[in-house]
Amino acid sequence: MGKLRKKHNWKGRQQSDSQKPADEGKTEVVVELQDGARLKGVDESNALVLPANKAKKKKASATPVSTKKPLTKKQRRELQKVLERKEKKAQRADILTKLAEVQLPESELKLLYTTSKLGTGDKLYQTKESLDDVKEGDSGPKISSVSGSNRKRKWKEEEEDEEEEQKAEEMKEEQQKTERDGQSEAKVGEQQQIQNKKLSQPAIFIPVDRSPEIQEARLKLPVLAEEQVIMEAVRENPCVVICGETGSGKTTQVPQFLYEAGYASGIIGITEPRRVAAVSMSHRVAKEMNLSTRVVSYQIRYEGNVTDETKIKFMTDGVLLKEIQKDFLLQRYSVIIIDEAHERSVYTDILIGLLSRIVPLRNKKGMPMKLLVMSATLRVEDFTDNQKLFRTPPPVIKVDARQFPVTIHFNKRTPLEDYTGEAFHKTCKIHRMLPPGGILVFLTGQAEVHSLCRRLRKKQTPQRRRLSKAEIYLCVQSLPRIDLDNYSALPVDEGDEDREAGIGDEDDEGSDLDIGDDPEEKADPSIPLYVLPLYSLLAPEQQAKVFRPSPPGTRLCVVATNVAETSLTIPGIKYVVDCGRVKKRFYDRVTGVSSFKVTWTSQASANQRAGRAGRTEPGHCYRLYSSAVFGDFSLFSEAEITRRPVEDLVLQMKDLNIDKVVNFPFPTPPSAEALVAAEQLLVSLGALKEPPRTGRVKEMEQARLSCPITPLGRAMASFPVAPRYAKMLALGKQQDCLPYVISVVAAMTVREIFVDLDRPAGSEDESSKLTQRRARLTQMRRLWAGQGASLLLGDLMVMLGAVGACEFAGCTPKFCEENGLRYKAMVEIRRLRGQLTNAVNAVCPEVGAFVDPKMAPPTEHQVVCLRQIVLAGLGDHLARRVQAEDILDPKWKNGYKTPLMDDPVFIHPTSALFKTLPEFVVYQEIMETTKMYMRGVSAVEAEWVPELLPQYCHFGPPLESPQPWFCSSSGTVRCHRSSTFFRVGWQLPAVEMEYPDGLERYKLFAKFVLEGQVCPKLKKHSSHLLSNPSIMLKTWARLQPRTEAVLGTLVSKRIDCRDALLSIWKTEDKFLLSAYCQWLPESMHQDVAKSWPPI
DNA sequence: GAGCACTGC
Repeated sequence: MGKLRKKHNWKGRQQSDSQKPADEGKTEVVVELQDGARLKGVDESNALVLPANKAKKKKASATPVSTKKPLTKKQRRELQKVLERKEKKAQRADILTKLAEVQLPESELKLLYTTSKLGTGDKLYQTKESLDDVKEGDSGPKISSVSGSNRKRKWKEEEEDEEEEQKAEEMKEEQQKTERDGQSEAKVGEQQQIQNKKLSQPAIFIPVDRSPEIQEARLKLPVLAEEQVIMEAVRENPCVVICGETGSGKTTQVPQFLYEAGYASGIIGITEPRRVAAVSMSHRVAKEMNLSTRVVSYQIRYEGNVTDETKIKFMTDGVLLKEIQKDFLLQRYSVIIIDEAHERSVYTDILIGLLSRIVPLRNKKGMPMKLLVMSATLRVEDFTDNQKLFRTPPPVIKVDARQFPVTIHFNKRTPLEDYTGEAFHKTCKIHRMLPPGGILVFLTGQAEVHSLCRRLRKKQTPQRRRLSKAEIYLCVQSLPRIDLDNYSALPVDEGDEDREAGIGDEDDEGSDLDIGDDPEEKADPSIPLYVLPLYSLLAPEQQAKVFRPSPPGTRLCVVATNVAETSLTIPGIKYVVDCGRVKKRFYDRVTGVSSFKVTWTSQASANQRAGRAGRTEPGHCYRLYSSAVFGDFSLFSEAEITRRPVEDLVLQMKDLNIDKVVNFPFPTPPSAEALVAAEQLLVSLGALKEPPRTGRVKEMEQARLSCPITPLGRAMASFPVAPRYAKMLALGKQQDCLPYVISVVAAMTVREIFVDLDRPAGSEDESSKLTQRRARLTQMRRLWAGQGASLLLGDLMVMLGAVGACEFAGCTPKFCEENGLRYKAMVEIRRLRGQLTNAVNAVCPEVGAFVDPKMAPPTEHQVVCLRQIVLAGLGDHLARRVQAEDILDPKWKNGYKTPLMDDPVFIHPTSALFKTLPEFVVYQEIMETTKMYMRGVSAVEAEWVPELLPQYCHFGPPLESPQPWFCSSSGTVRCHRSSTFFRVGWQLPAVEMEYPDGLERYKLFAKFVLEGQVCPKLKKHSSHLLSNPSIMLKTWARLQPRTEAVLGTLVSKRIDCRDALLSIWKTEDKFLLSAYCQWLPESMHQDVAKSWPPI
């Protein structure tokens, strides 16, 4: 087999039309239309799977930075001048301070402080000795310069780091081949020396012209007090960790410190986990520094305002990761700051891992770069005590936060069931008894939020003391512009109800609530409570309400999910009610099934929630659980990377030539199973090369976890979507399907494109409205799904129809509102379509894809093609309907079987295919609620499975009937084979395919050559043949020397298809002649020889 | 016959 495989590759290289690499053969997908018209294989018709036409990586600039050379006399003189200038400036500053009307720039103030140190050494800042977090040995008064023994020590350390850097080199090996050369080693030492010299230069100050107001506001920020310490640590260490709770001002100030200290020789890049943060921070910093947004800019997925002048760049973490794909060394950056690292988002984690290698690599190359990791919590051991990540632990600098004190009140008892009821009572009590101030309630989901909102609002219709109509009228009149739907007036006697309900220990809780900060300020229970829901999927205009001042004379009460914990900050909150739970998504690592479960939060998260009460004044947090329960919470939430599938991350890393993902320095590594599963999926999708199936067990296991990327994989990695969808994009060119594939992929990627109309209504009026909208949406879904052929594309057709219709109508909020679509989702889809279209064009310009707002619905053929493309991407998500006769247990009725699960899965009642129940379907995901439901279902035809997913099929031997035949268009031997689907053994229909590799194929090919089917010129001799060519296939064929002669000749050069034969005749024009002549009478030999080769 | 937290490319 080994030999034959080699031959196969050789053949691949010879294919005439190909620039494509040999392994492309594995990814070949032959798409057949229903009418039997055969589409070309992907690798022929679809240039998308060709090696990406990415721009070649730019070589590292040969003259990286000026700091590379040792200081010349001239430089020294200049330096001296700078120092003199500074001294003068400082003196001037001294005078200026006395002038009250002139505000000193911050930078000069610092100069003033440090003047006495000028000329005494390289340090402009004092080391803060008391700081125990700073790395031992780096503190203390002795380090007046990083010279002498100190420097040597550092030097040594860096040499020790060599090994680490070696690993980084490995990562980059292929990319770097051109950049590395023999001289580098010799230069390393020199460069390090230079680097150290650079460190001993006096600090540079770039003046910033801030307005006095901003200056004043800045001075109040705790982080400003630590500027010295931070900048000193940055100067002396390649990586620094800064810990500071929200409110310390680190996000806005640290970039400014760096800018002022002259680190903006390249760009100072700051990553944020959310788009809004990146945009708003960039604006704020630009304003504070009095610089244009051309200098302080941002870049997020679909937009940015970065220019050539940009010096400070805020971006989302994913953006930086994509940039690393383009330039591994991030040469345009001088500093990278990873903000909110404690959130442990997957991209943040990967960035830290990558940067831990990039930073030493940059320093080694004489292009120094700094890394700052900023975290709100002190849980930084994953970064600092991780030997794999940083050999020498980076120093940790603690920054105080300017937070107002928040008093925590624990419940005596912990309600295990009805925590929303408990939240209701607590909120009522706060409103009744405590001074003014907004209330923020944390619950777990939309349904809970709405239910509590309804309950709180309902209180506006007092039950004991009914307000007269006149009173209500007066109330409304005196408080104009209050939406009656959104507030409730709590009656004074509400507390009685509480007692009646028997919730909580009154005495105990009473003491909780007694803590009024200001005895002057009394609660006024007669004022209405202005109740607002808040969750991520809520329409933006509804969300915006929480940021506007609540109507005068009301108390704001926001009932929120976790969005309010990190993403959104609500002004004016004084009281927080925390139910102590979160709803989290869980993935079953074996089956891939998702589910949502409500669990306890972590201590860190609960503290973060509490902190929301102390933004503007001292606050209170009421925890609806006991302190003992809190004590049992985990300290921190787990890093996201350990809780989700990682195929997308693995593909990205393979694209960075990190083949051995297991060795990657993750702050917290994903589980081994998750990595194996990711690698397997990517191999099945053709994104990674298949690992060898033979060899030593240990080696095979290693190979399974270090499969290199394929050209298809590179193209897929350039599409910013999940690998399964990226595969669909890569196949999208066929039958002009690309615009549809792009739209479907965009729709599948954006979550929740339909509005949730299933929530219970609050009022009669709302209820009838909801019923109406539900009916309308159901009708539209049916319309979008279409009939007949298009219906079989199922839920994906509904998505495609919705996107098409919405775009056709101009993607207006009105259209979305009327048709049950989430406007925000549709806008995201629109932008994603644009981005994906560009990405596809970048890989394969000749397709010339564009976004057509008036996209016509796909034709029947196109729908079939789409279904096949979807199958190719979702091959591991195939399910088969349980046949009526197989239903032994009634729970299997209408159920589907999947390869990985024993239990049945079902088509969701809202699916377009709920009533169709096709035999085979693919699904986007399985979500477990009351049952296991498939989401995003599309029907597939059984015969497509072996053709499009051969990697998942076990093929039987070629069928005897119909007999194998020679296909004159492809020049290969073909046959029919039946197969079964992996693991589950589903019998699949026999399909036509190339005859499997092996001796039998040579025999058949020989037979077809003799018959004149391969070379028509030989046909005329067929009647003179001394034996019937069919004896090639007989078991006794070896007895005939002439069969052996032909077979042996073909096998010796691995010739079993026409292309191979034509190719060898180019170099050996007498190939096969003598063997062939053995089949003919001698009289003809001369004649045959004359016209040989017979082409 | 129905119950989905939150993000990023």
